[in-house]
Amino acid sequence: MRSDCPISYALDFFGDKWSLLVIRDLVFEGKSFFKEFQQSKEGIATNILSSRLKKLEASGIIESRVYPQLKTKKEYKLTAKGLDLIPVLVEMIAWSAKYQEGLAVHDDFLSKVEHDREAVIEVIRSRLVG
Amino acid sequence: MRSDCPISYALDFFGDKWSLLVIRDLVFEGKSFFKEFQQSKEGIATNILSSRLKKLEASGIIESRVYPQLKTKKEYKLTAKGLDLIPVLVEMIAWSAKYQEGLAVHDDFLSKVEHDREAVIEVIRSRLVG
DNA sequence: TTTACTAACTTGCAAAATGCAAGTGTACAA
DNA sequence: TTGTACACTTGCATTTTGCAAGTTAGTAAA
Repeated sequence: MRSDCPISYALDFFGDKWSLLVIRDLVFEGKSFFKEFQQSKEGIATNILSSRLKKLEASGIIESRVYPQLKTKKEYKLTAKGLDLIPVLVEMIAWSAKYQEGLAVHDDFLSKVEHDREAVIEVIRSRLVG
Repeated sequence: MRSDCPISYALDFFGDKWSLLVIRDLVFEGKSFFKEFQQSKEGIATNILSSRLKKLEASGIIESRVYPQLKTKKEYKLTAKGLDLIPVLVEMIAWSAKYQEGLAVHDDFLSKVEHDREAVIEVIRSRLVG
Protein backbone atom coordinates (compact mmCIF):
# COMPACT_ATOMS: atom_id res chain seq x y z
CA MET A 1 0.00 0.00 0.00
CA ARG A 2 1.51 3.28 -1.11
CA SER A 3 -0.48 5.51 1.24
CA ASP A 4 -3.67 5.63 3.30
CA CYS A 5 -5.50 7.36 0.46
CA PRO A 6 -8.56 5.40 -0.69
CA ILE A 7 -7.93 6.22 -4.36
CA SER A 8 -4.37 4.98 -4.06
CA TYR A 9 -5.64 1.86 -2.27
CA ALA A 10 -8.04 1.08 -5.12
CA LEU A 11 -5.34 1.69 -7.74
CA ASP A 12 -3.13 -0.84 -6.01
CA PHE A 13 -5.75 -3.44 -6.99
CA PHE A 14 -6.75 -2.39 -10.47
CA GLY A 15 -4.59 0.58 -11.43
CA ASP A 16 -3.35 -0.96 -14.66
CA LYS A 17 -4.52 -1.55 -18.19
CA TRP A 18 -5.85 -5.10 -17.73
CA SER A 19 -7.37 -5.89 -14.32
CA LEU A 20 -10.58 -3.94 -14.88
CA LEU A 21 -11.01 -5.54 -18.30
CA VAL A 22 -11.04 -8.96 -16.66
CA ILE A 23 -13.62 -7.66 -14.19
CA ARG A 24 -15.60 -6.20 -17.09
CA ASP A 25 -15.64 -9.62 -18.77
CA LEU A 26 -16.93 -11.18 -15.57
CA VAL A 27 -19.59 -8.51 -15.05
CA PHE A 28 -20.84 -7.74 -18.55
CA GLU A 29 -19.71 -10.55 -20.85
CA GLY A 30 -20.62 -13.54 -18.72
CA LYS A 31 -17.10 -14.93 -19.02
CA SER A 32 -15.68 -17.34 -16.44
CA PHE A 33 -12.75 -19.20 -18.02
CA PHE A 34 -9.15 -18.39 -18.82
CA LYS A 35 -9.66 -18.95 -22.51
CA GLU A 36 -12.69 -16.68 -22.60
CA PHE A 37 -10.78 -13.78 -21.06
CA GLN A 38 -7.94 -14.44 -23.42
CA GLN A 39 -10.25 -14.12 -26.43
CA SER A 40 -11.40 -10.60 -25.56
CA LYS A 41 -10.79 -8.13 -28.33
CA GLU A 42 -8.12 -6.15 -26.51
CA GLY A 43 -5.84 -9.19 -26.77
CA ILE A 44 -4.32 -9.86 -23.36
CA ALA A 45 -1.19 -12.03 -23.31
CA THR A 46 -1.49 -15.30 -21.43
CA ASN A 47 1.25 -14.51 -18.93
CA ILE A 48 -0.34 -11.16 -18.05
CA LEU A 49 -3.79 -12.74 -17.79
CA SER A 50 -2.41 -15.43 -15.52
CA SER A 51 -0.71 -12.90 -13.25
CA ARG A 52 -3.82 -10.68 -13.12
CA LEU A 53 -6.11 -13.58 -12.21
CA LYS A 54 -3.70 -14.53 -9.42
CA LYS A 55 -3.52 -10.99 -8.14
CA LEU A 56 -7.28 -10.45 -8.26
CA GLU A 57 -7.82 -13.72 -6.44
CA ALA A 58 -5.18 -12.88 -3.82
CA SER A 59 -6.94 -9.53 -3.37
CA GLY A 60 -10.27 -11.21 -2.70
CA ILE A 61 -11.93 -9.65 -5.74
CA ILE A 62 -12.44 -12.94 -7.55
CA GLU A 63 -12.40 -16.59 -6.53
CA SER A 64 -11.86 -19.75 -8.53
CA ARG A 65 -12.68 -23.42 -8.42
CA VAL A 66 -11.91 -26.37 -10.61
CA TYR A 67 -14.67 -26.75 -13.17
CA PRO A 68 -16.36 -30.07 -12.32
CA GLN A 69 -17.27 -31.01 -15.90
CA LEU A 70 -13.69 -30.66 -17.08
CA LYS A 71 -11.00 -30.66 -14.48
CA THR A 72 -8.37 -28.90 -16.55
CA LYS A 73 -10.59 -25.85 -16.48
CA LYS A 74 -10.85 -23.31 -13.72
CA GLU A 75 -13.98 -21.30 -13.24
CA TYR A 76 -13.60 -17.74 -12.00
CA LYS A 77 -16.29 -15.62 -10.39
CA LEU A 78 -16.58 -12.34 -8.54
CA THR A 79 -16.70 -12.20 -4.76
CA ALA A 80 -18.87 -9.69 -2.90
CA LYS A 81 -15.88 -7.36 -2.97
CA GLY A 82 -15.67 -7.74 -6.73
CA LEU A 83 -19.39 -7.25 -7.26
CA ASP A 84 -19.11 -3.99 -5.37
CA LEU A 85 -16.97 -2.66 -8.19
CA ILE A 86 -20.02 -2.53 -10.47
CA PRO A 87 -20.76 1.11 -9.52
CA VAL A 88 -17.20 2.08 -10.43
CA LEU A 89 -17.59 0.38 -13.83
CA VAL A 90 -20.95 2.03 -14.40
CA GLU A 91 -19.52 5.49 -13.76
CA MET A 92 -16.60 4.79 -16.08
CA ILE A 93 -18.96 3.67 -18.83
CA ALA A 94 -21.12 6.77 -18.36
CA TRP A 95 -18.07 9.03 -18.50
CA SER A 96 -16.68 7.39 -21.63
CA ALA A 97 -20.04 7.41 -23.39
CA LYS A 98 -20.45 11.11 -22.63
CA TYR A 99 -17.13 12.06 -24.18
CA GLN A 100 -16.63 9.59 -27.00
CA GLU A 101 -19.14 8.68 -29.64
CA GLY A 102 -19.25 5.29 -31.28
CA LEU A 103 -18.40 3.22 -28.23
CA ALA A 104 -20.24 -0.02 -27.57
CA VAL A 105 -22.75 1.46 -25.12
CA HIS A 106 -26.51 1.01 -25.39
CA ASP A 107 -28.28 4.14 -26.58
CA ASP A 108 -30.34 4.48 -23.45
CA PHE A 109 -27.63 3.57 -20.97
CA LEU A 110 -26.84 7.16 -20.05
CA SER A 111 -30.45 8.13 -19.53
CA LYS A 112 -31.15 4.96 -17.56
CA VAL A 113 -28.18 5.65 -15.28
CA GLU A 114 -29.24 9.23 -14.85
CA HIS A 115 -32.86 8.32 -14.20
CA ASP A 116 -32.38 5.37 -11.86
CA ARG A 117 -28.78 4.50 -11.24
CA GLU A 118 -29.50 2.10 -8.40
CA ALA A 119 -31.83 0.06 -10.57
CA VAL A 120 -29.26 -0.21 -13.35
CA ILE A 121 -26.68 -1.48 -10.88
CA GLU A 122 -29.13 -3.90 -9.32
CA VAL A 123 -30.06 -5.38 -12.72
CA ILE A 124 -26.39 -6.02 -13.50
CA ARG A 125 -25.71 -7.45 -10.07
CA SER A 126 -28.74 -9.72 -9.93
CA ARG A 127 -27.86 -11.30 -13.25
CA LEU A 128 -24.59 -12.44 -11.66
CA VAL A 129 -25.79 -13.33 -8.20
CA GLY A 130 -28.99 -14.99 -9.30
CA MET B 1 -7.79 3.07 -28.58
CA ARG B 2 -7.66 -0.67 -27.99
CA SER B 3 -11.34 -1.39 -28.66
CA ASP B 4 -14.76 0.25 -28.73
CA CYS B 5 -15.39 -0.83 -25.13
CA PRO B 6 -16.11 2.15 -22.83
CA ILE B 7 -14.11 0.62 -19.96
CA SER B 8 -11.14 0.12 -22.23
CA TYR B 9 -11.56 3.69 -23.51
CA ALA B 10 -11.44 5.07 -19.98
CA LEU B 11 -8.43 2.94 -19.09
CA ASP B 12 -6.56 4.39 -22.05
CA PHE B 13 -6.75 7.72 -20.22
CA PHE B 14 -6.15 6.79 -16.63
CA GLY B 15 -5.43 3.06 -16.50
CA ASP B 16 -2.16 3.41 -14.66
CA LYS B 17 -0.90 3.98 -11.15
CA TRP B 18 -0.49 7.76 -11.35
CA SER B 19 -2.99 9.62 -13.54
CA LEU B 20 -5.91 9.31 -11.13
CA LEU B 21 -3.71 10.44 -8.24
CA VAL B 22 -3.03 13.68 -10.08
CA ILE B 23 -6.76 14.07 -10.64
CA ARG B 24 -7.36 13.28 -6.96
CA ASP B 25 -4.94 16.06 -6.00
CA LEU B 26 -6.81 18.48 -8.24
CA VAL B 27 -10.23 17.44 -6.93
CA PHE B 28 -9.68 16.86 -3.23
CA GLU B 29 -6.39 18.46 -2.27
CA GLY B 30 -6.75 21.81 -3.99
CA LYS B 31 -3.45 21.37 -5.76
CA SER B 32 -2.64 23.18 -9.01
CA PHE B 33 1.12 23.26 -9.45
CA PHE B 34 3.78 20.78 -10.52
CA LYS B 35 5.58 20.99 -7.22
CA GLU B 36 2.39 20.36 -5.28
CA PHE B 37 1.65 17.15 -7.17
CA GLN B 38 5.25 16.10 -6.73
CA GLN B 39 4.97 16.48 -2.97
CA SER B 40 2.08 14.03 -2.61
CA LYS B 41 2.84 11.20 -0.26
CA GLU B 42 2.91 8.48 -2.92
CA GLY B 43 6.11 10.05 -4.29
CA ILE B 44 5.73 10.44 -8.05
CA ALA B 45 8.96 10.92 -10.02
CA THR B 46 9.27 14.21 -11.88
CA ASN B 47 9.58 12.63 -15.33
CA ILE B 48 6.45 10.53 -14.77
CA LEU B 49 4.55 13.52 -13.42
CA SER B 50 5.58 15.56 -16.41
CA SER B 51 4.47 12.88 -18.85
CA ARG B 52 1.16 12.37 -17.04
CA LEU B 53 0.35 16.08 -17.02
CA LYS B 54 1.08 16.23 -20.75
CA LYS B 55 -1.08 13.20 -21.45
CA LEU B 56 -3.97 14.42 -19.32
CA GLU B 57 -3.81 17.80 -21.02
CA ALA B 58 -3.66 16.22 -24.49
CA SER B 59 -6.69 14.14 -23.49
CA GLY B 60 -8.68 17.23 -22.56
CA ILE B 61 -9.02 16.21 -18.92
CA ILE B 62 -6.92 19.07 -17.57
CA GLU B 63 -5.77 22.40 -18.95
CA SER B 64 -2.89 24.65 -17.98
CA ARG B 65 -1.83 28.25 -18.15
CA VAL B 66 1.23 30.19 -17.13
CA TYR B 67 0.76 31.43 -13.58
CA PRO B 68 0.61 35.23 -13.91
CA GLN B 69 2.26 35.97 -10.54
CA LEU B 70 5.29 33.87 -11.39
CA LYS B 71 5.83 32.97 -14.98
CA THR B 72 8.02 29.93 -14.35
CA LYS B 73 4.99 28.31 -12.79
CA LYS B 74 2.19 26.58 -14.62
CA GLU B 75 -1.25 26.32 -13.12
CA TYR B 76 -3.26 23.19 -13.86
CA LYS B 77 -7.01 22.80 -13.55
CA LEU B 78 -9.68 20.32 -14.52
CA THR B 79 -11.78 20.77 -17.62
CA ALA B 80 -15.47 19.81 -17.71
CA LYS B 81 -14.35 16.38 -18.88
CA GLY B 82 -12.07 16.09 -15.88
CA LEU B 83 -14.70 17.32 -13.43
CA ASP B 84 -16.98 14.58 -14.71
CA LEU B 85 -14.57 12.03 -13.27
CA ILE B 86 -15.66 13.01 -9.75
CA PRO B 87 -18.36 10.29 -9.68
CA VAL B 88 -15.74 7.67 -10.60
CA LEU B 89 -13.50 8.88 -7.78
CA VAL B 90 -16.40 8.89 -5.32
CA GLU B 91 -17.25 5.28 -6.12
CA MET B 92 -13.65 4.24 -5.78
CA ILE B 93 -13.41 5.93 -2.38
CA ALA B 94 -16.63 4.27 -1.24
CA TRP B 95 -15.39 0.87 -2.39
CA SER B 96 -12.02 1.23 -0.68
CA ALA B 97 -13.53 2.50 2.54
CA LYS B 98 -15.92 -0.44 2.62
CA TYR B 99 -13.15 -3.01 2.33
CA GLN B 100 -10.19 -1.47 4.12
CA GLU B 101 -10.24 0.11 7.52
CA GLY B 102 -7.90 2.90 8.48
CA LEU B 103 -7.93 4.78 5.20
CA ALA B 104 -8.12 8.55 5.14
CA VAL B 105 -11.87 8.75 4.60
CA HIS B 106 -14.24 10.83 6.71
CA ASP B 107 -16.33 8.71 9.07
CA ASP B 108 -19.59 9.81 7.54
CA PHE B 109 -18.50 9.73 3.90
CA LEU B 110 -20.05 6.33 3.22
CA SER B 111 -23.38 7.21 4.80
CA LYS B 112 -23.44 10.58 3.05
CA VAL B 113 -22.80 8.93 -0.32
CA GLU B 114 -25.44 6.34 0.37
CA HIS B 115 -27.97 8.90 1.56
CA ASP B 116 -27.49 11.60 -1.05
CA ARG B 117 -24.82 10.77 -3.56
CA GLU B 118 -25.70 13.61 -5.93
CA ALA B 119 -25.32 16.17 -3.18
CA VAL B 120 -21.89 14.84 -2.21
CA ILE B 121 -20.73 15.10 -5.80
CA GLU B 122 -22.21 18.57 -6.17
CA VAL B 123 -20.43 19.82 -3.04
CA ILE B 124 -17.10 18.59 -4.37
CA ARG B 125 -17.73 20.01 -7.82
CA SER B 126 -18.95 23.40 -6.68
CA ARG B 127 -15.86 23.91 -4.56
CA LEU B 128 -13.82 23.67 -7.75
CA VAL B 129 -16.10 25.46 -10.18
CA GLY B 130 -17.86 28.04 -8.07
C1' DT C 1 -2.02 -48.05 -22.15
C1' DT C 2 -0.81 -45.44 -25.84
C1' DT C 3 -2.13 -41.49 -28.48
C1' DA C 4 -4.22 -37.29 -29.36
C1' DC C 5 -6.44 -33.32 -27.74
C1' DT C 6 -7.67 -29.41 -24.86
C1' DA C 7 -7.06 -25.94 -21.29
C1' DA C 8 -4.27 -23.42 -18.02
C1' DC C 9 -0.20 -21.85 -17.16
C1' DT C 10 5.19 -21.09 -17.45
C1' DT C 11 9.47 -19.74 -19.59
C1' DG C 12 12.87 -17.02 -22.27
C1' DC C 13 13.86 -13.11 -24.34
C1' DA C 14 12.90 -8.50 -26.49
C1' DA C 15 10.63 -4.13 -25.89
C1' DA C 16 8.49 -0.62 -23.27
C1' DA C 17 7.51 1.81 -19.02
C1' DT C 18 9.12 3.34 -14.68
C1' DG C 19 12.31 5.08 -10.92
C1' DC C 20 16.14 7.74 -9.61
C1' DA C 21 19.76 11.30 -9.72
C1' DA C 22 21.54 14.84 -11.98
C1' DG C 23 21.21 18.54 -15.09
C1' DT C 24 18.94 22.37 -18.17
C1' DG C 25 16.21 26.52 -19.27
C1' DT C 26 13.65 30.42 -17.90
C1' DA C 27 11.74 34.01 -14.99
C1' DC C 28 12.56 36.89 -11.27
C1' DA C 29 14.80 39.34 -7.38
C1' DA C 30 18.96 41.23 -5.08
C1' DT D 1 25.35 39.39 -12.82
C1' DT D 2 24.58 36.35 -9.28
C1' DG D 3 21.48 33.48 -6.95
C1' DT D 4 17.17 31.16 -6.52
C1' DA D 5 12.77 28.88 -7.58
C1' DC D 6 10.21 26.13 -10.53
C1' DA D 7 9.08 23.08 -14.42
C1' DC D 8 10.88 19.96 -17.03
C1' DT D 9 14.57 16.85 -19.51
C1' DT D 10 18.21 13.43 -19.81
C1' DG D 11 20.85 9.16 -18.95
C1' DC D 12 20.84 4.95 -17.10
C1' DA D 13 19.36 1.02 -14.11
C1' DT D 14 15.37 -1.63 -12.86
C1' DT D 15 10.84 -3.41 -13.48
C1' DT D 16 6.92 -4.56 -16.11
C1' DT D 17 4.93 -5.98 -20.23
C1' DG D 18 4.42 -8.36 -24.85
C1' DC D 19 5.13 -12.21 -27.67
C1' DA D 20 6.18 -16.99 -29.08
C1' DA D 21 7.10 -21.24 -27.73
C1' DG D 22 6.91 -24.75 -24.51
C1' DT D 23 5.16 -27.53 -20.28
C1' DT D 24 1.83 -29.92 -17.32
C1' DA D 25 -2.36 -32.16 -16.40
C1' DG D 26 -7.05 -34.01 -17.23
C1' DT D 27 -9.97 -36.48 -20.76
C1' DA D 28 -11.33 -39.50 -24.15
C1' DA D 29 -10.92 -42.69 -27.81
C1' DA D 30 -8.16 -46.55 -30.08
